[in-house]
Amino acid sequence: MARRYWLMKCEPAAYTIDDLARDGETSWEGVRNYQARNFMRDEMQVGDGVLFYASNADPAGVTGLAKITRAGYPDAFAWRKGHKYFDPDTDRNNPSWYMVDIGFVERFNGTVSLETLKQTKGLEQMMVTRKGSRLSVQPVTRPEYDIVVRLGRAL
DNA sequence: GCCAACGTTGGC
DNA sequence: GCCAACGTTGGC
Repeated sequence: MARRYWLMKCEPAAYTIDDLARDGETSWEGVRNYQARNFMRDEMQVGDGVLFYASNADPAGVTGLAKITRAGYPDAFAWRKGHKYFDPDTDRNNPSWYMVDIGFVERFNGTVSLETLKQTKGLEQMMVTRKGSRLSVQPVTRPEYDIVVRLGRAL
């Protein structure tokens, strides 16, 4: 399958591109939305490109690049009682939730802000630029990915 | 911290 | 299966 591209959101209070640069690789557990789950479980492949997006940040926007280093596998945190990602309803034999691993690729010299994304020609269709788009894992097209990379490297 | 937009839940 | 109530997300 051809390489695909994604945008993944995270609040800086939880994890940043600097954390990923330090760690090299991290697991992406805790996604509790079915649409996002489906992307991780069914569509993400090792090598896919990721725009790392800081939400609830000042400014919010893309702070760097990552890549998928492990395709979808069951999110075991859902079975860890007392953990914030614990989900009493998920069955061990039929996991509700999936996660992936991502690896560090590149840290931008700043943030490609949501404002910039909204104003950039060619990104009008990007989910994240649409009002009320809360999905934390979103597909991105190759041209959109390339445009954002160019913007990020120009910072 | 506010609040609009959205997804999920649950009563009927 | 509808839809109101509720909880969460996320920009500002």
